[in-house]
Amino acid sequence: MSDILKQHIRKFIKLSDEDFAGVLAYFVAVDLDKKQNLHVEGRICNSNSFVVKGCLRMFFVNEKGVEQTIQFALEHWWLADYISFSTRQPSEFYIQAVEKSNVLTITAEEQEKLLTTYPIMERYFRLIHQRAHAAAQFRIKTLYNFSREQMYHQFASNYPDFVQRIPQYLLASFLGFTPEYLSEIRSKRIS
Amino acid sequence: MSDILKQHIRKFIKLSDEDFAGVLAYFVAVDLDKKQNLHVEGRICNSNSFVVKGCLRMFFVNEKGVEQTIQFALEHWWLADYISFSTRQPSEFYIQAVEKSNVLTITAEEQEKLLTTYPIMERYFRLIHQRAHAAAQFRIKTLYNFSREQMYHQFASNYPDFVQRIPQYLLASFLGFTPEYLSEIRSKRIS
DNA sequence: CGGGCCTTTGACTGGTTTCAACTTCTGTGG
DNA sequence: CCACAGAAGTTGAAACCAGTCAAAGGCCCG
Repeated sequence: MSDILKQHIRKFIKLSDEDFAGVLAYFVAVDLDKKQNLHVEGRICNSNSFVVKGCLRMFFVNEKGVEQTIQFALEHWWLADYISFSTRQPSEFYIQAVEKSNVLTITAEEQEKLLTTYPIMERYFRLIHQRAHAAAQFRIKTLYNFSREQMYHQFASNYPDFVQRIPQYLLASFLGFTPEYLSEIRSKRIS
Repeated sequence: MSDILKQHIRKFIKLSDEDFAGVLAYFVAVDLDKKQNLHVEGRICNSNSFVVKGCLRMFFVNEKGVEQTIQFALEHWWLADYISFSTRQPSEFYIQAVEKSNVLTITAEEQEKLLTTYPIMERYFRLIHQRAHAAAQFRIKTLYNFSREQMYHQFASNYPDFVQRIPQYLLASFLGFTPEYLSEIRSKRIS
């Protein structure tokens, strides 16, 4: 299971098996059931998680009490509320397993120690954040560029498997509209 | 002028004056007039820019020919199309000066050399991207959480000076609605 | 002083939400 | 293996947020 992380790190930097074993020691493996929370609103988000298997989502609850999903994390993705993780302020987000999942987590403190001991890992995390930053820029662009209906069609054609994998109300929550409207969009195309 | 960058780097890592001089050698200073483009759509975004003075914006042109501003960068902020910068694909964005500005730019190649020579700078850029990633998460949250009108009021109360500093049509472009609608919102409150 | 860009105003339109009722699916215990 | 309850998905009507278009007014800068 930790091989997944090793392979991932090696896509970005060189790291010997020995060093990887050292790196891995800073992590904690966590198994999550479907709908189990890894992190809840109000707490400081003190750990950064790498998805080995399964799927997580990050969401917040708006004034009306509706859950708004702002991000999914599939296999090989890192997820945390980096606002809270960086600033040590209480988080406004939940992180929850969409399905049965295995993750490797590292606390902020352990990550600091890891980076002191293995400075090469600064490069790895720099590249991870740079990529995530790029993905966020792309995401923001699509939020500006498309109507809700277009977003659905775009997302469904880019990630057909993923659309099958998750329930519709989560997809609607991620795309930023109501389940009712998603239902309406879908019925248009089928005819 | 390069002192601004030195101070900024020192908020994140320790760096001697000597080393800073070495670091600075990888950068190119660029002066921009109001509305001058630093980067245009279709080109690979090959440089990463630190705003020393002034203000930049990144925008794209949608199907209707309307400019959509997705990001501003004020003093002390870094800006690039990191999708293009990371993947070496042609960019879909423009980067333009909102007002007369001074920036320090570094190309992707020079940044690689810089990081090889001064590995401590990996940490600096890791922290920059982590912070930017956090800011993007926050941004995405506000895009989901607020109506257009609420976004205006929130933004105006958080950044009253900045709202004065830029023309209204750019603010509307950033907030994701039309100048006409912004005008309508503003007239409500004045009464 | 003039021209062009920016902002305002108003009428009309449509995409999306809201609400409520109904149907279908899913999983859990008997 | 069935029954049933709760969760998820569908449908339709009414309301609303925000866009579009067109025209007029204000203001900056040459």
